[in-house]
Amino acid sequence: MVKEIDIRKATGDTVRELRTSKNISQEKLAELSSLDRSFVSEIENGIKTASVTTLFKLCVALETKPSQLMKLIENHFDGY
Amino acid sequence: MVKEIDIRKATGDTVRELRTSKNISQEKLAELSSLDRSFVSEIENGIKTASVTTLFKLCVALETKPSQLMKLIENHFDGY
DNA sequence: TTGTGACTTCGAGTCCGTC
DNA sequence: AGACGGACTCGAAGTCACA
Repeated sequence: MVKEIDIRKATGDTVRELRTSKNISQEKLAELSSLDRSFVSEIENGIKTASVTTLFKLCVALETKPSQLMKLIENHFDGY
Repeated sequence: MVKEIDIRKATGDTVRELRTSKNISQEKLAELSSLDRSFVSEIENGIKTASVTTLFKLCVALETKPSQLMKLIENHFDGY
């Protein structure tokens, strides 16, 4: 069973870890990924679900590949 | 530059290849992934963008990991 | 710097069908 | 079996203000 909320949390945690490891603010991440700062905040807190396009945008800013990002998300996700 | 339409096409092509390689219909894939048949068709044809949750659902049916699916999508995507 | 609430728009996602 | 259309619902996507 795929749980919506767990996926959101896993995604948010992963993005936050990658962002803080690069020592940049949500605002900077938002700017680099062409997203709104509020939206980035909501993604990190597992409030909203990211689309594939959003993932790709975040990957540009986080300097990682979508597949690598997904791998990290899987590690945060109970079920993989 | 991240192009919306290219991501959709890459995602659609990848899903279609995985599905046909398993010899199942769109209807069967929709059933296994708890998605609507029409929606699966639109995903495969690059008309609509999938969310992370949708990706996870599709992966259950396609018996693959999200990270592996993303890797295949990257290969279909000009820019990676 | 970040979280949140209010708001709007548009597309994700569902359900019905026909060709 | 798959493409496609209409008509929906609801949440993603995006903006702004404030604590």
